Amino acid sequence: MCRAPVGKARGNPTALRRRSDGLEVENIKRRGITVKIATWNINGIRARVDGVLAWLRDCSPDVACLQEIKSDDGPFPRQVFEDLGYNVETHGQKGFNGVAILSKLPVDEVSRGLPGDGSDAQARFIEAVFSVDSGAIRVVSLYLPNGNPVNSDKYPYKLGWMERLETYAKQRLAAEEAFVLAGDYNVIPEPEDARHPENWTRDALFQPETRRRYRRLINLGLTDAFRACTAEPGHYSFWDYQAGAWQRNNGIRIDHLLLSPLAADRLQSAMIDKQTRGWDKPSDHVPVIIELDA
DNA sequence: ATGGCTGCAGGATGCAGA
Repeated sequence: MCRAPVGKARGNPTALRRRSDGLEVENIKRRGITVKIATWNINGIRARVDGVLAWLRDCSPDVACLQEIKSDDGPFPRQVFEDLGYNVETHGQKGFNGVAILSKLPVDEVSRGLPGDGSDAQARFIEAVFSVDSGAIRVVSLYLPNGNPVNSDKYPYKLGWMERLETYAKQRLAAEEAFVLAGDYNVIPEPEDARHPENWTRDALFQPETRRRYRRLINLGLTDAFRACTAEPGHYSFWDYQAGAWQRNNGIRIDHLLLSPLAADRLQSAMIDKQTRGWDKPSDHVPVIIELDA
């Protein structure tokens, strides 16, 4: 996995081009047959539609997993994305939550809702299956509950949701599928995933029990794509709107793409597209993007 | 700082987010 050269060159095409001709040719050949998969919590599709369109034109992901569309399926502006060449699958909810998958690839299958609780009305999970050269790949767009405050019923809801996600992952692993669980996990996995971890110790995103359940998911055999490519601390995917968090780089890494072994074998690169946080009217999250061998 | 912004619903402010 992550065959890009170590160090600064990782995930940096410019650096790759400086290397020997042989490797350059090899990389160009590889880059021609990759599938680019991104996840982005956009914090409201109506407030972000122009920004998302600009980002899609620039980044051109094959599959874009969106969270917090804060829109029902009907009002979701699907036409503007179809005009860019994307298939649009939503699992919407009025006012808050809501997830979507945009794809240039044809959608072979789609299903909505995390299995395991028929009474759960919150729209936080959608999955789609695509055909690529090497076979099928399943992509999930998930929005794991925030869970704050910890002493409310929101925290047990979060833990229950993580339990259901673990059950789902076990079943998919047993089927030996290539799959990607992409989304806003609302989990800070390790202290190095926060600029000020000490400020998060009482928060649902960094509770020992939250981290333990996230590790249990990883320990099933899933790979955190970004961490597989970048060991160094200080890379974040969320900066609060308040208190100048972006200007102070007071961020946390809570948006993740977890890969099944068959998907991890094909991992070429992973990066965080933090420039979008500096835009006018930004989302408080930024896209995380991976490339897999197709 | 007792969340200091932001988005959304609805038509004023309350809720939710992280």
